[in-house]
Amino acid sequence: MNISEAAERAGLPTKTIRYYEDIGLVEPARRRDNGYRDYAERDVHMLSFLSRARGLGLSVADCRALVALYADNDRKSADVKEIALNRVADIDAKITELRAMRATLVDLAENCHGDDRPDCPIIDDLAERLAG
Amino acid sequence: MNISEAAERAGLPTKTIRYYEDIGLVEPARRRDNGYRDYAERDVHMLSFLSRARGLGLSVADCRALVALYADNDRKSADVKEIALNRVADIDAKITELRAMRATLVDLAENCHGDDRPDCPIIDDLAERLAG
DNA sequence: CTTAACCATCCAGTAACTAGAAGGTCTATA
DNA sequence: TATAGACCTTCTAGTTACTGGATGGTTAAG
Repeated sequence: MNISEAAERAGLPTKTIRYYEDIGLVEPARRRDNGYRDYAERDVHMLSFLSRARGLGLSVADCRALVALYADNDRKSADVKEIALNRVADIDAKITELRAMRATLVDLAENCHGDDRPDCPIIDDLAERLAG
Repeated sequence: MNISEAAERAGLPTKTIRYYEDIGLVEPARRRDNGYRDYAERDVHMLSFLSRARGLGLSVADCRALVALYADNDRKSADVKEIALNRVADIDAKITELRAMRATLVDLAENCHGDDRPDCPIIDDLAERLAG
């Protein structure tokens, strides 16, 4: 099948598939006589795997490791689990950070009357927190 | 004062300060006879303002708007508030997304025994969710 | 006088694509 | 057979917000 069908079935843009090939995340696709890439079910399967892994926020580096583990029949499930749990830890850290930002922004916004007047505690706070 | 002192007081790397000048986020600094940038309190104040705004996750584009509003004595506080609240909405969306990812990863990891055996539901799920 | 710590500019690289240009190929229809 | 349109190819460059490094000038201390 052509790249666009593979793309649709894997849930990835064609550009992304070519990019994954470029960076060696997937094997170069077979080519037809006309130079077009030709995909089989197996390829779509791998691309779907990557699509889903990326959708879970795993980095391309993580995906590279997962692809290797996927292909390795002697893999240790612990290695796979570690990648997942590391990502959970990253997410927890990110959520904590975002919550702190959110709280500050909400606090600032709540004290801003938000009308036509220039007086604004958001500006004041950003400007004076270090100066004050 | 030299750029490194300004940097330390604003809480930004010198590279970042030069970068902000490059992209026009701050006015080009005054130069001394030797070509060195020379910063005054006012400049440090503005850089601190930016440091704090960026620390709250506001984009450089947002910062650009804030700098303009900061300088505008006729600003409407509503415009400032809108930037803050838009960012809150972004954060909420991001947190929701991260929570969903986290739940899926934790669910997968919980079902993985994580030992020396290759059998791994994380790999299986990523591989078969679309195929199965 | 030398050495170390500054400063300057410029180029390249990061993550992971994405947009667009220039051009070849295939398919359907008039 | 011509042609339109939807494919496909490669290539370059842009995105975000810096960051690292090379190269070379300047300054302050000992």
